[in-house]
Amino acid sequence: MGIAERKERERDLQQKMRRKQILDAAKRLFHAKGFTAATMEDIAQEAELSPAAIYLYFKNKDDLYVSLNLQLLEYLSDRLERLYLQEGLDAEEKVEALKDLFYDVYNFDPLILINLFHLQASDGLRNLPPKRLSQLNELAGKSLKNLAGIFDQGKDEGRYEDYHSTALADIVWIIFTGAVLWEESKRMINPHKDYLKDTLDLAIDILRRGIRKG
Amino acid sequence: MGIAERKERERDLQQKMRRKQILDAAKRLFHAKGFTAATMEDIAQEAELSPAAIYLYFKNKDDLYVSLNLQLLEYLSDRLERLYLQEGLDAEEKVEALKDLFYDVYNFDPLILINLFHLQASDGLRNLPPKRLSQLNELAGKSLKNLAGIFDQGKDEGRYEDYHSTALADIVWIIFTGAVLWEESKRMINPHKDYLKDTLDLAIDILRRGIRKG
DNA sequence: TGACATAATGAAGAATGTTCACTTATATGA
DNA sequence: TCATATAAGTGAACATTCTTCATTATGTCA
Repeated sequence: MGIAERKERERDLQQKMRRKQILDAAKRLFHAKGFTAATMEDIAQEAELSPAAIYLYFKNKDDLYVSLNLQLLEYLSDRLERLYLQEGLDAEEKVEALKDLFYDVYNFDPLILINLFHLQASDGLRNLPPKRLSQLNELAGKSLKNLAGIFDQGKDEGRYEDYHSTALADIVWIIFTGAVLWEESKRMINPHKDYLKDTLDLAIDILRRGIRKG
Repeated sequence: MGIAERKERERDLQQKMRRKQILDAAKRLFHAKGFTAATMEDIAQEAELSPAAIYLYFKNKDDLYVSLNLQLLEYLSDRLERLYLQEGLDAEEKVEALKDLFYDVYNFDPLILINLFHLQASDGLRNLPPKRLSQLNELAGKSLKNLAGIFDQGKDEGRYEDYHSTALADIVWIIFTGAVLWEESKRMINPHKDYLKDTLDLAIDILRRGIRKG
């Protein structure tokens, strides 16, 4: 059985690599052309495969697109968890750290991030395999839980008013997503300016002042 | 020439009505099925026309879609302007009134509003006739200017800290758009809950506390 | 080597946005 | 009233592109 297992491991690895190869190609193409303009043909060519082969690894174009976004959401979720669990920082410092965290995540992959937020309200979610949807929900849920945890810490430390921490987490998420989208939108008119860092910083400062005790 | 002019007026009116008829049909269909699932065929049938006829009044599907959104943005823009200009209200009361204003606008047409925000950074903007793009920019710009005016009033009244009012207007816009999108996203999991009003109210309260002097 | 499983493909299918030559309806003017 | 010009509207065809499926190549094991 050792041999059969090894075979299976090797096969799995092979499949994972092919999957990644397709994801990388898709990433490049979506970046270059946007979701609709990038055809499955394009992506297949970039991945040096036939279009049909992609369907062996992804259910459809939406699935491919969301799978890309999941990679990024995972990165964000990890960063948030590490921040939440970090020893030796008070809540005030953790909220301060959110500024850089969000900006880092944005820079990690701005276009995919924009796509991810787009997805929040697009029809694209309807054609997804259930597995993807639950992955998406799980990661978003984990992110919000960690955000809420930071505010709970602040309440425990007696720094913040007694707002519902889940609601506060929602508001932070809303600010982040809204800011990225709005920034992108403004960039269509003025391509070179980058207000995102400033806007995010200001919004978080105001939020912090707004929930502080006294 | 009086006759020629009357003829032209009548012709223009006729065209406007047909346009509206198509827009109304499109609205119903986009509501029922979403942007991609609602076909031009569907819309044409609902409007009791052939698909080709739609192209006499709109450049393409994106144009039709954005034209719908413009109607709503106009409504929002008007409401904001009236609030800004309203006599006898201090800035604090005007900010308070924003809560209901946004919620009203949302209820005026939730799905189209979602589409509008969705549009902010989508590929859909690239296929538009330039006229539509400038209409979009003009209305968004006017809305933001009125928002900023409210914060300026607050500064003049000595209530608010000296934050850049344009930046504050951006943040309010961000909160509104982000909240609507996030709400919609959550509704895919829990279709019956409606947290939007609560979330918006809380966000605006916190914002107001955060910029208040002292 | 030959049978079998797996991976991949080319070509066809299906859906749909868009265009265009043509028809119908309407208005104009002698 | 009738011929004609203009505008509005249509049906059919086009073009693109996602997706599927029968078939072929590739590698594996007995």
